[in-house]
Amino acid sequence: MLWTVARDLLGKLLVVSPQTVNEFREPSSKSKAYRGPHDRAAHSYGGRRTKRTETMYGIGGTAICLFVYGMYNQFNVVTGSRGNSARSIDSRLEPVEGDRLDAQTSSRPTGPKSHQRPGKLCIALGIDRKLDAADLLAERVWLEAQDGIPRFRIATGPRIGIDYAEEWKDKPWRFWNQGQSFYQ
DNA sequence: TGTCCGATTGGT
DNA sequence: CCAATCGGACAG
Repeated sequence: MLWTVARDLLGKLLVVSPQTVNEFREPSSKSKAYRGPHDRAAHSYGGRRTKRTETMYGIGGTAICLFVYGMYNQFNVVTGSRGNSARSIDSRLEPVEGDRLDAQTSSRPTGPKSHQRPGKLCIALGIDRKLDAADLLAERVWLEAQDGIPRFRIATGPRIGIDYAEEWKDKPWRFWNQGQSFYQ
């Protein structure tokens, strides 16, 4: 199921291994699920198929990198089978002890919260649209298993920032690791 | 071409 | 609560 994938993303390490000096490794503490064409909150609602959403219709295991709000990039993961898909997961990551994200977010003062959310995360990891449609089984960006998270540690709640989504607004498709996240 | 809006964020 | 900020979607 879609939300099973979202839940399983928790605790995974997102690794972006570009040709740059740093290799950032971040464990996911939060995820959200968007259910393809039916979900009013999904960009692919109604089967909308444009340049921007095209990647969502690809095969599961592909990255989607979207530009949102004129300011931020967002990293998502496609789930489901080709054509059928139109589904994605959005993840939030927390810094690991000793990481070097602060160096990337530069000018502003940075605390642990400043780069854990999707927009700042992409800045920190250097994720942009160039990674759109990247194969997560290849060598640019991938997910690695870590220690599992006990099921009782995983909380769920409604997704945020989608007030327009009508009855889909209340679906409990946001997941987070209670032992790890700053936000609930 | 013009207008409207957003899967965000940080500051009032 | 609200502004920042601009590409994408869509109407015309």
